[in-house]
Amino acid sequence: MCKSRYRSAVMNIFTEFSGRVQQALGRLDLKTQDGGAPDLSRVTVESPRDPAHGDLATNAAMVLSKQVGMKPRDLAEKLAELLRADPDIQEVDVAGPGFINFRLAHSMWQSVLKSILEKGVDFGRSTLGGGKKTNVEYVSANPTGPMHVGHTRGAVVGDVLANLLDYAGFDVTREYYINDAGSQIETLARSAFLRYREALGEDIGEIPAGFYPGDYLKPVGEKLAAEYKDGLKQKPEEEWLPIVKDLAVSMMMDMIREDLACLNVHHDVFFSERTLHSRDGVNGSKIDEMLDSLRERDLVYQGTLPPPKGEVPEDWEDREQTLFRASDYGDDTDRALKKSDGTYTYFAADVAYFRDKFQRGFEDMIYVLGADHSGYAKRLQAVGKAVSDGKADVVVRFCQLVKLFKGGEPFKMSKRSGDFVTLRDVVEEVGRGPVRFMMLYRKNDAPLDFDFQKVTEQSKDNPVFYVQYGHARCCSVLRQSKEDIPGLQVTESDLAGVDFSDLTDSGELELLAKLALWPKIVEASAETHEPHRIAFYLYDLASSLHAQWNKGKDLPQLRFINADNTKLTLARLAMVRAVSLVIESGLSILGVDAPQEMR
RNA sequence: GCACCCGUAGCUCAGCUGGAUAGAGCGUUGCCCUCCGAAGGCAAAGGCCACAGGUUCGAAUCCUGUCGGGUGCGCCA
Repeated sequence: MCKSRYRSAVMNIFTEFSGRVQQALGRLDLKTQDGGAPDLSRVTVESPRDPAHGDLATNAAMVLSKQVGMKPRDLAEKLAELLRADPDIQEVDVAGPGFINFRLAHSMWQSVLKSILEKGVDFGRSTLGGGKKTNVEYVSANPTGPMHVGHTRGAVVGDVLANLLDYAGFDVTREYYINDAGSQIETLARSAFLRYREALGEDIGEIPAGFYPGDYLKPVGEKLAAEYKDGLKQKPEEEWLPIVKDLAVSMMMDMIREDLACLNVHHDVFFSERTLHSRDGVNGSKIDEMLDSLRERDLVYQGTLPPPKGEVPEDWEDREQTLFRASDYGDDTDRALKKSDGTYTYFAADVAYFRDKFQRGFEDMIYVLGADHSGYAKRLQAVGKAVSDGKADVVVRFCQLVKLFKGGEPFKMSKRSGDFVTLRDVVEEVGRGPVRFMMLYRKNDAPLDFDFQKVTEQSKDNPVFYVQYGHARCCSVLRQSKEDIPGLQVTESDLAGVDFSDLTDSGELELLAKLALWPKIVEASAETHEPHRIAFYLYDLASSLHAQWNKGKDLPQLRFINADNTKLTLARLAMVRAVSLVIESGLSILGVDAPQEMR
């Protein structure tokens, strides 16, 4: 066991120094006008955009000045004085309207580096979530056919959000809601029945309108034919329908699961809508139960809804329905739980489903939906508040459309129904890494252009390649180092014990600062539910790495490997290894491979 | 008509949840790259952050309104 060169391995310099600022503020013993303690919640410690302002900056003096009745700069000076006493802080300045800028001792950055090498891909893992039970529902495509491109974005965003929350310390369950109860499933079953007759040798001709025409139902028909021969044909529809429905749904779900596996997307729970409807003859269904419980709390009534303003639908007529008081919980209007014919709406099942999740102990329910469901957010939030009595949070994230391109030209999908670009087509053409990365290389609520050609290019224009290459380059440098300096020990634990004091080039310090940012990026992305930030950060980190590499082209003394200076080389290799670890952990959240070499 | 999302460089988009002089890639322009550790490097130009008010020490960011774009709008799922 080698002696630790640095006092402590600091993991998150922002929380670390935010704590120290708070401590210093405590020692100043500030009082508000009425003698209370000031509110410190708006005090932040961040890295200034302009590196000339130092490594970290706090707005404490500006935020607190009014509360405690002092001029910002005076307060800043007092605080600065205390911070100057901190041995880990090299230099403190008061600047502008009252910013306190400070430069950290080199040893702090080096301590971060050591921490990365010791913790590996767990550097950046956070306890932010505190083990909070969190349910992420995503994809939830109807089981009526294979997944198409339109589904990929939601699938990736949901999956990565789940990975991210897990990494940030939440207890995450990934869930898929199977819409297997509605009339479209009957359509699916009838379409499969046609294929069944076809499989028995009957000429069914063109698939009529109103049925699903895709070939993917042929195997369902064939399996029915193999199992039942012509036995189903003799029966009336009400007898064969349930049988065909069950088989069709289960085969569709198998197909969807395979599609998702291609994308490296996996769920923990597949929740069937039908289980919410089913009654066992003794007890009511889950939806019945839900309705009873809402009734007890007077959240349900019989009534009619006003028609939408503006253009009134032609066939509008007032009908009495069973309504949920969604508008009491922030929705624009109340929502129907039962149709005028007394059967349940889709929404009723949704409420029961939420209630089920809540009863299973989830406190955060996250829904990843397509933008065409944007009108759904408010009612889901209303459901959340009402059913959980304010104890659970509902977060809804929307994914905008993906436009396909090929070499800059819009890629037209055939309008002929049944003939669409499937998720699998895309993954097979470009690989799942690029697909996943590109789906995140945009804010999820902004439309996204996806160019088949570009994502397979091995050039700087292609962010996937750029980041992966960053990782491969690190690996390549480490491999090379062993050739150039025989006997060099470059495992993480070797490198963690190295003397980092030679890392003083501006590019190197920038790289260290960027590495130190990683835990903060993780927490911010998790808190805001914005997984794209991870992708952008990785691009940025890779960019700094490549820049530093390029500096070595002109200035050989800046190269990572200097065969005549082992001490310097080891320090740089430690940095390079740290970069590769952070890229690796970032890419693993994205579900993208971090290759050892590019081919 | 109402609700939600969006409006940032010529184009496609970031912008650390209110911070200091507004960022990247592509494209444009100019220079460098006869070989290293693998698929280029450097630099420049380019902006009233849609518009108008407000909140405060401070606004691209928060609030209100206007304009413009997208999506959705009792019984479908």
